[in-house]
Formats: sequence, C-alpha cells, structure tokens
Amino acid sequence: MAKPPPHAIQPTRSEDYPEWYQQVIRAADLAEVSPVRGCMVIKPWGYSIWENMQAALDRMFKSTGHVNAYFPLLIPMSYLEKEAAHVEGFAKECAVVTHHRLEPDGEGGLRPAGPLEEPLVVRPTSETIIGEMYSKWIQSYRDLPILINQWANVVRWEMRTRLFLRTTEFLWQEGHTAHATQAEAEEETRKMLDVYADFAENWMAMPVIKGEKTAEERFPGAVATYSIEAMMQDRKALQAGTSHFLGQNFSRAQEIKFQDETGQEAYAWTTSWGVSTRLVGGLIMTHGDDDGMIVPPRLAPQHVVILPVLRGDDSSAAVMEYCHTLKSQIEAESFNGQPVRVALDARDIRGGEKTWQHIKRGVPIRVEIGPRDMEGDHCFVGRRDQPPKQKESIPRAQFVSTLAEQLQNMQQQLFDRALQAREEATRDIDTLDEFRDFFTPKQPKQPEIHGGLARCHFSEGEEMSAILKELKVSLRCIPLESEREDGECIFSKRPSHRRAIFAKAY
RNA sequence: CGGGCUGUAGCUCAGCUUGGCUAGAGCGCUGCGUUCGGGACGCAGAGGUCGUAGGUUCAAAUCCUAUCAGCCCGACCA
Repeated sequence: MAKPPPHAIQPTRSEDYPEWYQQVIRAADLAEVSPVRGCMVIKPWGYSIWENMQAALDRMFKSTGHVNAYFPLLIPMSYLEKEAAHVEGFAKECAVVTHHRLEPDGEGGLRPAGPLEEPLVVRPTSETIIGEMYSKWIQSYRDLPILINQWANVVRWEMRTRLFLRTTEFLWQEGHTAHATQAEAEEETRKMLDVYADFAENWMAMPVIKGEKTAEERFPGAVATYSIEAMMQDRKALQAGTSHFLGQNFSRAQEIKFQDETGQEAYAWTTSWGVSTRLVGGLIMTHGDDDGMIVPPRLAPQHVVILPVLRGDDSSAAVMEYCHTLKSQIEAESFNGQPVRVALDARDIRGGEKTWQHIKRGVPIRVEIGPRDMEGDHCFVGRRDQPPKQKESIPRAQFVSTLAEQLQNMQQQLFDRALQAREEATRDIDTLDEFRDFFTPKQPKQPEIHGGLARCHFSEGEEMSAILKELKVSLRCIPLESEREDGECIFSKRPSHRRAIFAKAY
C-alpha cells in the first residue's frame, strides 16, 4: 500500500510557493487555464466564491447609495484618445476589434472581412464610455451626484498571466461617480476605499493597509490613487482594490459639464474604483495551507459538508436518513444573517478520497456520520483551520446549536492568523544596507520565502527608482493611518516626513 | 518584441542522440473481486493517425524544411 503523502498539496508552500499556488487551484477545483491564451475558465467552486464576494460587495455598494448599470464592452477607439495620460497607460494592453464579418478564405478556413470605419477597443476599463454617457446625462447640479457601479468583464492584454492574479480577461466591478464638488468626490473616493477594506477584513479575513499610491504607480489619468494592500504568505504584497480620485481630468476631456447653483458652468469631479477576481487569488494565498484552500466561512459556498459513512450493509439507509435530518436541522440555523449552507455528499466514492476533496476545497466544517455516531447521537467534526486528523465527537444537538459560533470563531481565527503573519513580516527599516538585505534571497537560484513589508522613509526620485528596480521591490503605498514622523530617505538622504510601505509584489 | 525551451493517452512524462517488430510508464477512467470510520490493493480493460504541412528514405515519434501553439527569462500590469 502506498504511503499517503504528508500533505495534500505538492510541493508545499516553503518548497515552491508559485507552484503550490497553481496546485491548490487545481486541487480545489477553482479554475483552469482555457484554450484561449491568458484566459481562464472559472469552475463552479471558484465561481461560487466570486458570487459570494459579489453579493456582499453589491449590498455594501447599495447601502452607500450606489446603483448598478451596464455599459458596452466595445468602446470606439477615439474615446480612449481623449485623456492623454489614460491613453498612454492603457494603449499597449488593448485588444482591438477591426472587422465585423468573417468570410471563407477559399482554403476551408475563414478570414475577417468588412473592416470597421473606426476600430473598437475591448474595454480595459470603462472611464471613457461611461464618461461619454455622463456628459449627456449631466446638465445641472441637480443631476449630481451620479453614483453608478457596473459588474463586468474587461480585457487587458498582459504579457504574463497567472490564474486569478492576472488574466487577459477578468471579472470585476467598476464604480464610476460624478460630483458637483471636489470635496464630495474626494470623500467618495475615500469612502469606497473604506468599503473595500471593510470587505477584505471582515469577509475575506484578509488584513489590509489602506494607502495612497505615488505618482509613478497612479492610475493613468487620476489625480490620486488609493489602494488596499494585503500581504500574502510568501510575504509579497497584493494590491487588492483601488479607488481613484480623477479630479476634473476626465470631465474636462469628456465635457462633463453642469451649471451650478449660481448658474456658472463647471466641470464635474469624478471618481472610479474597482476590485476583481484577483481577490480569489488573494484568498488562496492568504489562508491556504499545504492541504489546499481554506475558505473563510463568510464566503464559503458551503459552510458544512456532511459525509455519511456507509458500510454497505443494512445500516446505510438509517445513516442516510439521519444525515438528511441533520441537514435540515443545520439549514434551520443561521450564520452571518443567512441560513447555514450545508451539503450532503452521498457520492459513491471512497470515504477517504471524498474527505480529502473537501479539505482541498477548503470547506470550513466537515461532519462524518456513521452507524456509531448515529447510535450515540453524536457528530464527528473536523474544522478546516485545524489539522485534518484532528476531529472531535460532539453531541448532535450541541453541534447544531453552536455551529454559527464555530463558524464565526473560525472566521476570526483566520483573520488573526493572517494579521499575525503580516505583523511578523513587517519591519521599520532605516538603512539602505538593511533594506537590501531584507529583500535579497539567500538562495538566488530558487529564492526562499523572504522579505515582507518594509516601512521606510522615502523621497521619490532617480535614486529610489533605480534601487527598487534592481531589487524588484516597489513602493506599495503611503499608509493613510501613518503618523507624521521626521527622518531621511534611505535612498537619497533627502528629508522625509512619512514612511511608506515597500514590498515585492504581484 | 529580444533570449532559452517544449509539443507523444484525460494529466505528468519516457522513447528521438545512432530511423526498423503491434509506440510505453505512472496517475486518472471503466468492470470484477478483496478491503474500508477512510486519500487502499489485486486482476482485467478502454483510451494515441506522436502539434500541423511538406520533404528525405525500402522504412519517420525519431532526420530535414516550413508553420502553428504553449511555457520560462526580460520590458508592462488589477
């Protein structure tokens, strides 16, 4: 008999983190690469997680006064040309539609025919088409604010792709708002950043740092870009959501004008903000372990899976009946304001294999029910944030009545664990030598997990850019909650009044 | 777009240097049996015109040419 591997996922995180990531996606049945270059197929388990994210975010957007709408996938190329910085930023990664018809090529294949007068760009983001519509909708200050969100897919022709983290096509939401005053637009930008942080921490159990991006990392065309930054278990940073204050840049380019209360003509102040399926990647890398994914209860497609232990004798029918009853009892409980989501896995496959499938997918709670448990009216319970073999027999009534508590406890555990990992990998660094050391792997050929979040004094310029490029480190953000502190830039020795977060990043 | 590499079974790959029986393995899949509060084992079986097109040859997965696709390293990035 073959000895089972010590962990469900090979290699482990410490052996080869990038490969581990891919293997988790496969083992948890989240997604796979499609035949289309750079594009992924999101499988039901992965998509359900995304749907749960959507549902939670959508409620948050609506409760902050936003409504959903939908704008076209295809954007006239000339629209992108209107805002100079914006074109510059996105031109290189646009997919372009140039024809509208196919015809036989005479060799059994097809070729494009019917060239378009003006090429259409597949949206990389929708500021331009939405702005165009806003310019028609907005005439008076009474038309403002406009607070619209859209759930959509976008395409960015990236050179290198990784499932969920960077794919050619991805799913996201993009909020686009227009306001009468600068203050109101700035407030909106920050409010949505807060919504993202709230979602990341309280739903994804992923601690984040809210901060502002530097000019270099700013969204093309924005006046200010804010992001939430999370740290993954390999100590690299992941930009998990962005919120942009666009000032009047887009409204000037797109003529989004209105008459204010005094009858004066003014340009609207706009914002945009988004999160994407990248968050699923963040979830994997924040909580996953060497046995696969761990889904935080609040986002789990299933909170509980019931695994009947069937011996193939006459006890089976009774066990199944017991399981069905248990299932409805569990469904009657609520967690996080909704019925507890429970599945009964009665598939005719080996018990061990079945159990491991659910472990790899990250289902928070597994309950095994066999004749013995049934007799004693007990549940044999395993929790995904604990080792696979560590299971506990709990009286059924107690198990059911404490389920919500267990789930909440696990949600909290995951957050605490992630926060602790981040804190352990965060350092104040005040010298360039220490900075280099922090971000240089000891084994250059196959870098071990190293680095983390470095908090340093800085001053933007050539000196800093050169060193960051050399070490493949980037300035993630200037934290909003940081205290003013006098010091000097570790790269240029120029005076500095604030620390920024530096890290290697996805 | 520059540099390196790979296309053989559903997946991971061996075979190619030095052309030669019916193209192989592991995993997965199907069936039967033994097991089973646990990622099991045995036996039997299904599954491939070797990326595509041409060429050389008595003979091509293997050699040559072209072509397509993908991967890795750079510049870009939610």
